[in-house]
Amino acid sequence: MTTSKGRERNKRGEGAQLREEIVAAATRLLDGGTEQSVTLRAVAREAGITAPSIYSHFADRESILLAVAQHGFAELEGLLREASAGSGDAVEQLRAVCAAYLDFAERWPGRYRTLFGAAWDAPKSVERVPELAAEVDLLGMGAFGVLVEAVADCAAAGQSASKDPAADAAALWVGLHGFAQLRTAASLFPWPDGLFATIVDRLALLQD
Amino acid sequence: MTTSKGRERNKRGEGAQLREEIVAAATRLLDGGTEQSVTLRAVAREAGITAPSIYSHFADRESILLAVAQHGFAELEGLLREASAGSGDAVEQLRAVCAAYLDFAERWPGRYRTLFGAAWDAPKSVERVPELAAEVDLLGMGAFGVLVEAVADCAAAGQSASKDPAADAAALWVGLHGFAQLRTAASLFPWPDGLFATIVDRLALLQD
DNA sequence: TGTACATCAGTGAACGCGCGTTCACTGATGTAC
DNA sequence: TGTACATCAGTGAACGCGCGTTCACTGATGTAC
Repeated sequence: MTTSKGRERNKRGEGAQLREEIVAAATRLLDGGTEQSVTLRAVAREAGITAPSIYSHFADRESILLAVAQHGFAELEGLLREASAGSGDAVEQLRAVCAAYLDFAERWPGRYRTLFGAAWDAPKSVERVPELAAEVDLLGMGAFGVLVEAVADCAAAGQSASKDPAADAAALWVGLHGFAQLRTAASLFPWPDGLFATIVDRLALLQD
Repeated sequence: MTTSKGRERNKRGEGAQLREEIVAAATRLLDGGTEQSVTLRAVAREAGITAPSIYSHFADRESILLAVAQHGFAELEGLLREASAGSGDAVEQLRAVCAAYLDFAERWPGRYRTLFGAAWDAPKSVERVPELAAEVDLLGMGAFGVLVEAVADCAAAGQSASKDPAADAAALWVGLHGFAQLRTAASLFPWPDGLFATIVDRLALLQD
């Protein structure tokens, strides 16, 4: 039997597949609009199911967004690790990681905002926020770790003056995030050439 | 005659006062929640009027937010100018400007997000976006100018190695924005001590 | 000076919409006997 | 091997809500004569 949109009903014992389809549908909506586009009903439409079906897999709308964030962080971390594994010396690898970060933010602005926006400490559903925030922060730590390693490698190779890679990676992360977001938000601002290199070089204490 | 909430109806010829009250009400809602809290009806409730009254002053909900952004930029610029006019040498003044920027973002996160969030290139009402974006970008330029001057003063005083204050101020702005936003979004992240000074010193090329 | 009238500053009711969530249900499918 | 039955993977209708927006209106106030 098929649904009105032709979706095949999962076989017995495979109902959990729908969970992944729901997350994928929510991600598509997020990428094609804003976080507000991701309503429970819109997700159901996008996934080709009816709205109540979602409740078998998620407690509420916010839980869907949390799952999207989990997937997003995993994907970002994968992209950063891939970039850091490329050829070149430590500086080139660090630059590749930073470029991959900005690339992710530019290609998927909706997802990026969900990962690093202030959604996880919004006033709504206050009592659940601590655990959500903790979980998302933990997820982000994986991706952040790639940045720390890249800075540490530069320092070990004598190409960075960093004496505290974790702290300098935090500064670099701040710069990357600011650039990723302001570049999108203030697209008419006369951004100077070479700003990306300026930010990375200075915050990671790269030496010429 | 008074409304149900006791608000005095404006006298003839003073109807324009309501415009400012609407903006103030929307700003309060923004500061007490998120941008989604600022619905047309909520603004009307907060201002003590009925929803249709708003249409005498604003074409739609988005126009209210634009007015809020205009006021917000003006206020931010005023705070930055105030900070830059304080006592101390050029570096101290630059640091005061940066601290005032972060202070604004921390104190009024809702307003800050509206100013520098991606709201102005949201897909909704696409044809109006260019003019909105242009106007908001122009508004932001005033505040940015304070930062450029502060960096230029440091360079003129020999306290910064900057050869292009506008470009370095842009880098600094990126760092400040990233810090302002990530500090709020990732409040559980183990932020290193002295990150503020690190970001300002490195991006503005301050010399010890 | 009085009064009719135009204008101003809003009100109040109503509309259609999409939302999150609930409830009872349905029909296919695997399983126990 | 056949069949009754429990379970699974959803559906479909309905709810109450707040939203943006429209429409016709009301009552106070200033102004022209």
